[in-house]
Formats: sequence, structure tokens, C-alpha cells
Amino acid sequence: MYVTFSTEYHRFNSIGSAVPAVVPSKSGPVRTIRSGAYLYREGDEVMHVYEVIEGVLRLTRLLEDGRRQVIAFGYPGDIVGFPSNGRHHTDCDALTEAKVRPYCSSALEDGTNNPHLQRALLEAAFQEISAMQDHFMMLGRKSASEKLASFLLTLCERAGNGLDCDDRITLPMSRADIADFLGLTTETISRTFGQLRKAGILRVEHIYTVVILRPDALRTTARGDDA
Amino acid sequence: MYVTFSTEYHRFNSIGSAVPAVVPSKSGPVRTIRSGAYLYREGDEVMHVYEVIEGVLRLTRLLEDGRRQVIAFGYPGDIVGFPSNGRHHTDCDALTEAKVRPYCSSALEDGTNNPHLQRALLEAAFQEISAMQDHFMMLGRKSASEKLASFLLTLCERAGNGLDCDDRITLPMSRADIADFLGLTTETISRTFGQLRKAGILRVEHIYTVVILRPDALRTTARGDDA
DNA sequence: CGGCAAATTGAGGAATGTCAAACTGTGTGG
DNA sequence: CCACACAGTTTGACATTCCTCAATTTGCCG
Repeated sequence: MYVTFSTEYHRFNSIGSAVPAVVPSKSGPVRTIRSGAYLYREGDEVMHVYEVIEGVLRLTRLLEDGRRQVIAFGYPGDIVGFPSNGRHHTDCDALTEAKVRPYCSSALEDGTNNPHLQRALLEAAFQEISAMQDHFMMLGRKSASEKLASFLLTLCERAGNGLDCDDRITLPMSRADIADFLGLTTETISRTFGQLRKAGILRVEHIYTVVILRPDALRTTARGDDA
Repeated sequence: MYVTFSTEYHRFNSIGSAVPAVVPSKSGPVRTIRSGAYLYREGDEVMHVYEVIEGVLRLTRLLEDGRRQVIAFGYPGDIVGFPSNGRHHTDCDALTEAKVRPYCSSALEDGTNNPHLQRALLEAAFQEISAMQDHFMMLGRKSASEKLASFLLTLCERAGNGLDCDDRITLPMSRADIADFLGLTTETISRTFGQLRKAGILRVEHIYTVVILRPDALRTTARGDDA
């Protein structure tokens, strides 16, 4: 099993957006998803919205020709599965064994019955929109090193308060996932990790474990104040 | 004055997302915004959420070093100004004279009083999230010509049923706006327009007016099935 | 008609992508 | 327990797309 990530409030560069825990009323029993299993797929009718309790989910979208975009990573505290026209618009699978709390989406139809849930979801959706706006800037206007540095910093914030010490980041996703999240290729991710390593900014302890040696330098890189 | 764009239901490549008209209760009087004037700025406390009635708004975000990302264009039927932590996270100004209908955001706090408004906003937010997911794919994984073609097609859908005939698109935004929306430069936009023109796919009748000569070819280009 | 901002065009360069090869680590079966 | 196999990662050489900078051109408004 993987580390358990903290369920903290969060507002930053979109790896999904965390929100204060949704009110428990109308939630189903916690559901466990094996690593690699799908929670839902694009086009599925939306029956539930899910709060991630533990583990990490991956939301992806595909183009007909196979190009892929990772839309977000769902960390504990995130809400995933927002419907649009009653359907899911991404695939969602688990990068690690994960636990989610389902909220029946039909409860939304009759908002009068469930103002608290509705309010919480609205807040979650707003957070998500804000996080996605950050990600736009990232995808559209940042260089490879800025993207990777920003991404690592965001992971630090989200995952940093778990079992890991503050500057040791566990990456539950592959290089390809990072690439598809940042709009780059795996080769570029790999080379950019190499640059950060050579600059003494981080150490790749293990493929899935990165230690941030110079957090300030990483922040500088993320802003593009250097090179 | 500019053309009036239709207020139609819509779900596509994010230029903002249209939603069925929000219930009129708790809405303020329609407000008119001069071309170029700001509706709100990043960091402002959110007092209202707005439904675009007429005209076109521009939502932008800036990086400290001046890099800009156009987050969305707000067309009639779109809801703009979703709060996150009670604040606006983009600037919003008008590309044309515009009319908006404000909805008091405090009405959201006491959801019990206004389930219909809350429900409508939730739906709008979901639409927005879906549209933004499309835009992710666009920013992260599409080439310049695919981006521009997709963008024009989306405008067609949104603006095509207004005063203009179906394949004549009025662009209320500058080349720089398009570039900042698509994550490109004005030069690339210009050159890409040139390519589409040379390919006989469209005619640039006027800087702000484009006629689509071969819609199918444009769709093909948008998907990247060519070249 | 002149002036200015926006758009276009051109030449050259930088960043990232592509393709191929080598490497690493992990799990499996002998 | 070791060797092998495989998937994922890294590295290298090269290609391509898009960007940058500069020069023109266009369109708009006084």
C-alpha cells in the first residue's frame, strides 16, 4: 500500500482541487478501488460523485488518434466525477489502491432536499474551476521546466503533510502520466528531471520518490525567474 | 454595436460554457458594460455572478512577468465570475459593449432560500468544468492548426446562429487574444490563418470577419486528420 | 493625407518532439 | 537465489514546430 495523503484544504496549481469534507448525509458506504481499476469511464451515465478518501485517482481524456491528456490527479479531499449533461467526460482510474465516498447524484436533482450537499458540491466545483484556470496558464504559457517545477511544488503542498517528510515527494504516477498532464513527452520530463538534478535542486531517490533539496530554487524555477 | 449572439444551449470546446438561462429570481437589473471596461478583476471580492446577455466578455489571467492566458470568452448564455474562496481569480473585461445579468452571490450562502438558483449555478459550473476539460486537451495536445481550427468551429457553434450567416464568423477579439487563448503567439495565429486561407478552407473577409468555405475541411483540420 | 496600432511576412533560432538505442528495476520462473 | 524478460525510464541524435525579432503592410481614425 501507498502512503496516505492528508485531507487538507488547498487552492493551487490544479492536480485536482481539494475542498472541505462534504457533509456526510446522503453518502453511500466508502468504496475501495484496486490499483488500476476504473471508477468510471467517459460517456458513462453519472450515478455518483465521489470524494477521494485515500489513494490517488487519475482523470484522463483521449483523442481518437490516441493522444491523451491527464485532466487531473484526484487526491484525498478532492471531489471527482462532476457530471455534464448527466454523463462523465473523462475516464477515471486508480493509480494506487484508493477509497472513495460516493454521493448519489440524483440527490442533486431535488436540491430542496439537500441544500447542504448541493452547497458543498457547488463550492467544490468552484474550487475545481479555479484550479483548472491555474492549469490553463501552466499548459498554455509555461516552459517545460516551469511546468515540472510547478507540478512538483503542487504535489509537495498536497502530499507533503502525509507520512512523507516535507521535501520528500512520492509520485504515484508514471512519467507518461506527468507528461500527459503537463502537455509534454516522457522524454522531456525525463530530461527536465535531469536538469533539476544537475542543478542540485532535487534528488531522484527512486523513480517514484523525489527529494527536494532546494525548495526556493524550485519555486524560482516554477516562476521562470531563472534561465 | 456588434452583432448579438444567440443564447443557445451548448457543450463543446470551451470558449466558456453556455447554460440554460438561470432562473430570474434574485437577479439584479441588467447591467451594461462599455467595450473595454472591466466587470471585475482578479482578487476582487465576489459580489455577483453574471449571466452574459449580450456582447462578448474576455476572462484573462496574468503571470507576474506579463505572460497572459485568456481563460475563456464569455458569450451570451455563459455564466462568468464563479468565486473561489470568495474571490475572483481572473480579470474580466468586455470585448464589445455587453449586457450582463448579475446574481447576488450572497444568495448562495443561504442555499435553502434559493435552491433553484443554486441548482442552476451548479449546472453552469459543471458545464464550465466540462468545457475546460476540452480546452485542456486543446492546450496540451493539439498543434497550432488544430487549435485554430477547433477554435473557429467552436465560435461557429456559438456565434453562428446570430445575425451572421452560418459560415461567416465575427471575431470580436484580436489576434493576440486568440493567441493567448490557444497558447500561441500572434505571429503563429496569423501564419495559421494564412495556411487555412491558402488551403481554400476559409476567407478572411475582414480582420474581424472570417468566412468558412469548406467546413468539413476545417473539421478535418481540427481533428488533425490531415497533414 | 498622415500617424498609429494591429496584423502580416520573413529569416533565423530555440525549445520540444521523434525515433532509436541503452539502461534500470522489478517480478517471474527456473 | 539467480537469471531472464519486460515495461518503464533515460540518453542521444536529429527533425520539426513554434517562437523571436525585425521589417512591412494594412486598416482605422483623426
